[in-house]
Amino acid sequence: MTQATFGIGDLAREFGVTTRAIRFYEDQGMIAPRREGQRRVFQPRDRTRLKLILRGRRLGFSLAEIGEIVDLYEAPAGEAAQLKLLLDRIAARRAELKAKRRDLNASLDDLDAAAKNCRKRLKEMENGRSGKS
Amino acid sequence: MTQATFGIGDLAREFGVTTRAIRFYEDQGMIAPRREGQRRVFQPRDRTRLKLILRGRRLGFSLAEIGEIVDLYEAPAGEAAQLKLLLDRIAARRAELKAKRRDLNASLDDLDAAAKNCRKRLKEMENGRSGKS
DNA sequence: ATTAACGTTTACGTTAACGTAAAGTAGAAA
DNA sequence: TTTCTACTTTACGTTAACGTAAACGTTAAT
Repeated sequence: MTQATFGIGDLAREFGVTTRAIRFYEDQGMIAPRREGQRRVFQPRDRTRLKLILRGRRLGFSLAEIGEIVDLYEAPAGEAAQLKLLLDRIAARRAELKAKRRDLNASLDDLDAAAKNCRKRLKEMENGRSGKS
Repeated sequence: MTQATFGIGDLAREFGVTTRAIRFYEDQGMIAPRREGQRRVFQPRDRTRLKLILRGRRLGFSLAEIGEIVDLYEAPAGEAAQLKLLLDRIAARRAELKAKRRDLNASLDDLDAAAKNCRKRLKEMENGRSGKS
């Protein structure tokens, strides 16, 4: 069952981060859980934002960048001009991500080549040859 | 013409980093340019390593990780056991990179969905409708 | 009643990856 | 000869993203 609310410890356990990190993200204005008395109460929406934040981290974005990116995901309630501006920002981020994907694919290709070379040399050794081509 | 050697300033300009950063990478043992007197002299091989380092940075790896990864690219001169171990490490890094690519694709999909939603609302506004579905 | 489990705020500490002087060297140009 | 220009080392400063510790407040179990 998908719960309706979460404590800070629940989310910390689920995502493998410390409560300190989560509080820090709140400090930075990246999430804004409700309160029951003093305690933070996280809605599914907050959980989703946290998930997006951590995904951004894994991709090497700074928290500042992540804040901007995550805001792009949320439904806009603005004028046409605002929406157009939002579309532009989305396009810009998409371009960034695609560039990053090119870097990633290049790295994968390089590792692939290294592995092939490695296997080639292994075969050469099995066949008793010694040189390198 | 592809040059045979480079000064630290050449590389800094070409890759858009400071000389400080390049020296720092040397301090960390990630590159080892030759010297002419005191001055660093970079071979094409060093240049390539630097390029790989910066690509790793753009992908959000720490310098420590990048050092390990870049070493995987270089031709091994070891025993069969060493080569097998190397292959394992390459496979592990490849898995990491693929996971990162999944994150990246997910982000791209999310942005795509946001853009579509945005365009839909824009069309609705053009047609004078007001609600949200 | 007290211990445990979970949460809170406040505040100082830490690490990575450089930035930023300061002070000196070495060769080329004016 | 002085003055650039490009480089060098040494060393302290900075920022982001938390870690860690202290002191305290609920709620539930023993």
